[in-house]
Amino acid sequence: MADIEVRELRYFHAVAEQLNFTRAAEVLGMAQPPLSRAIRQLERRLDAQLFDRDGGRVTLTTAGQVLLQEADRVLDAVSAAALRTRRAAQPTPTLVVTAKPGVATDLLRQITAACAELPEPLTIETVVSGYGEQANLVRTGRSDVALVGSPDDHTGLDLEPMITEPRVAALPADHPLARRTTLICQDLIGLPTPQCPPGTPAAMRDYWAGMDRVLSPTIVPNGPLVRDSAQLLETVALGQAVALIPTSLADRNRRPDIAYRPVRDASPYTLAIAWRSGVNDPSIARLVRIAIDLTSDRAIQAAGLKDPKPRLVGLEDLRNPG
Amino acid sequence: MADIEVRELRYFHAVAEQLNFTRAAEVLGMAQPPLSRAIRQLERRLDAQLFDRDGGRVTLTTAGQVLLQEADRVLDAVSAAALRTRRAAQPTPTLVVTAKPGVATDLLRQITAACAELPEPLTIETVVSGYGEQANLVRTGRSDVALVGSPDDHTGLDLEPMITEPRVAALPADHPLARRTTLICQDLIGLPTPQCPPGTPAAMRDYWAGMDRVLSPTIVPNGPLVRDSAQLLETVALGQAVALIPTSLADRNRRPDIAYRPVRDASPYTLAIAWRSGVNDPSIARLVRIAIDLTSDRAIQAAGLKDPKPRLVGLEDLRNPG
DNA sequence: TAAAAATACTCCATAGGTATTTTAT
DNA sequence: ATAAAATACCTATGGAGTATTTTTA
Repeated sequence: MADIEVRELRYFHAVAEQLNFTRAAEVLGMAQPPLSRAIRQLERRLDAQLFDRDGGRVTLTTAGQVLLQEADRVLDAVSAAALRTRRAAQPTPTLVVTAKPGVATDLLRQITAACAELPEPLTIETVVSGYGEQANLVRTGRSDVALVGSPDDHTGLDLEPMITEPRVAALPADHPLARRTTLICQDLIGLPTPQCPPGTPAAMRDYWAGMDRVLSPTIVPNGPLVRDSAQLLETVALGQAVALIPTSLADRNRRPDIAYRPVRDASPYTLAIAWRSGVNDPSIARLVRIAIDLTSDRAIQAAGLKDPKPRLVGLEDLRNPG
Repeated sequence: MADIEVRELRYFHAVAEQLNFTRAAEVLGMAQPPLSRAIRQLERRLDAQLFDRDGGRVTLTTAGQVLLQEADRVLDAVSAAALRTRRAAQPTPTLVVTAKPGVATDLLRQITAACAELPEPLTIETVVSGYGEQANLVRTGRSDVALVGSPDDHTGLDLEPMITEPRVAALPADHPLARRTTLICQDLIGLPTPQCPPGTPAAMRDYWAGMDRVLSPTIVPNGPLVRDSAQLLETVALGQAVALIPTSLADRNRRPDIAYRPVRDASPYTLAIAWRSGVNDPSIARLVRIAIDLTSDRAIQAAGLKDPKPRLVGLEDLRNPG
């Protein structure tokens, strides 16, 4: 069976994204005819029609949609292969760890410090990343480990929960609910919350709106779209939205125009350490172990939320602390 | 950054496996010089030395070991891309489901029957697989869904537990322990158990020996290597080993020369339905839903062992039974 | 000295470019 | 009439083969 090649998947990906051969060819920095030919050849090889070309409109067939998913996977894997191998070849082996600003970076600082004190030190390179980029950095091998926030798309990653903290509601100071000392999720029904970027799964939107534990399906009015925590707090202060945020974020941002109120039954926020599932890298295993040891005795951590059973596969060292 | 190509990874994989360029070239059906050149080129591109060629011996460097893991991933992904796309292009969309002989196939029969009765039927192609091959069939896209037995290497798969059943000890009929009506794991310490294939993680060997819940690290004497359940029972009957097996397997194999005794504290056996993590395929989602519905009201299933929280990503339909 | 990897060269398959035609709105 | 994909044809890069040399146990 003649192999699919990475180049072909790159081409396919571009066309699937642009839904236009000419534009895709431009993006790829090549002429249109060879691109069209390459796709045709791919279609013949897979004997599957990937695109419907009804004259003007180019659309993905079902087979094409399947291949798009699969191609993304392959391309991520290829990228990771190159980057991780390159890194492994460095004279001083270095792990790249990402975290987004906030508690995660604090924790990362501690981890890095702990790693430097080791008998055989472990060099850590820190990458501060934007909202929701961590998982992808790890998938594509641009970093080895990430500190990721609670619910998110963690496909392809293995997680070990580290810190769990309750969430509080951030309300405009003059909001009626701010007069109460404690809230429950029900109270938040119908209030606008900052909008998640398009394509976010429903479950995640519910989580951030505090609706993940409310049984009756509810419609969450969309507040403004925010890109980081500063923006988020700003929209709250302006009275445009209400948000459920981790306690630590509230602690770092006490201000007169925002009231933080505990929400008794809101699901907590958890920070986990993540690595590509299935990798078997002793350095990563050591790092994860150190991170777990650092946080395991924190009072802040809710009991029972840490995975109680030893992992069966990958990073097997986790089971033998010695 | 010039891309790594699938062909190069195939070459690398062959050499890494053979640790000999000449033999690897034979396996690949090509001459030795182009293979050597291709690897050299790969090394230049990644600027990483992948092999140490100290004259006679060829060995993998650390970077090489990393690339080997990554290459396997890429090659699996490529294989899956081709196979799943091909299948998606068939006029009658068909899901391929694997199970190994035993309860799993029974369950699979029921699932298939249920799928055929649907308003829009779902065509299921059944593949009966050998011991421990299921996960790989799914990873490489040769099947879409697998019914997998409890602890195993499920990296890259998403699981939904289906059936949980206790395990019993299979003893030679004349074994001293057979005189007792109930056992505990402690009783099994020091008894030979059928050997797992080499490379099996320690945690899994412990599970099958019933030592996963025994705290003191114990050495499990290796009995004979077995390839299937028939062989396993044979070695027990011959007095060469003692095994912890799922109740259903015992039920199907009542015989005078083997005594089955409940082991009170042995961890249970669970059968789960598995698919490639991250795939977002409506047919797979439907199938999983049907399978879960079929088993959710079984008395046999221990309460609390099914993941109580809805999955956040992939197969999102699971959250909305409608 | 023998076994295995690296060099030197030759060749051709195919990826990619340019010019043009076809097709569908 | 126009925008976009397909076809025809050409070029040249680089992947693979054969013959040979180098290396080290």
